[in-house]
Amino acid sequence: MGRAPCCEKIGLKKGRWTTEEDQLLTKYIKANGEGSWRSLPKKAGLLRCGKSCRLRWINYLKEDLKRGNISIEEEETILKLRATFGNRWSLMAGHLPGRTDNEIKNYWNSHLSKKVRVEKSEKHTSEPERRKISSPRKAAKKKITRKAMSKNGGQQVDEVLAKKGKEEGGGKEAGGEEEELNAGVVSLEEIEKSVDWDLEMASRITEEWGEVSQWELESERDAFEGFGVFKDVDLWGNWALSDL
DNA sequence: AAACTGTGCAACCGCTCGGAC
DNA sequence: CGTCCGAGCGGTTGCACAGTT
Repeated sequence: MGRAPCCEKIGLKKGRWTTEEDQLLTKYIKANGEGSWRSLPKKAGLLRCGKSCRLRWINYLKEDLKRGNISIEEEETILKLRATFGNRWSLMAGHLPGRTDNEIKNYWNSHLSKKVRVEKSEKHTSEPERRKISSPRKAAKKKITRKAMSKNGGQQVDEVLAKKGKEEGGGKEAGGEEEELNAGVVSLEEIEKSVDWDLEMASRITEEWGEVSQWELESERDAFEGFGVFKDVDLWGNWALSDL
């Protein structure tokens, strides 16, 4: 038996919320409090999925939200938080009162990631053709899972790598995509020259996995950013290993 | 003025976690 | 201990709007 869907999708509304729906949701939550999202839509008279209601409330209807105009101070905080936590948006939101994880994530994706990339590329203008990183969607596939992140948070790189190696079991997934992912495999020397990666880290990853493509290394770096294994991560995402 | 392109953001989807049973 | 289910999270999509040609 498969898992029951979060909601009965047939006959439910999707897309933008109307003012009437907002009012219904707000009214219901003010009277009954948050929670029980699954049953809430029915009780509130909404033709929406519980998940959708929860998202709408948390991101837009709650009273203490700031909305729009991220200040310079907030921007700096986001940059620092991301360097510390990686893509743990909800964790970051906890450090920015009035801001939601979705808002921070959107702001990062549409503003800061570009800004950081531009600043970083300006730092490395001599290496224009190096970064043949595949799409974020592909990179995400290879990332260590949230489960692994939380379980390994703050642990040694070696443990994380060992776990990663075990999970992969030496058997790479078959198919054209994998081939595509491994396209552009680069030597350790090239990696060292092309990106500002710590040679030791790159070396340890390549030792562990054998040949890896540049995007895999980038992807792993992103994942490790949240583990606290770096003693320093600067504004551009450059990093150095902690003393392990 | 119309067509096209780029951007930002709201919302959705799929996965994981953790508690209850 | 295993299963189920509600809740939460992060990645991704798609639409509205602005800017450009």
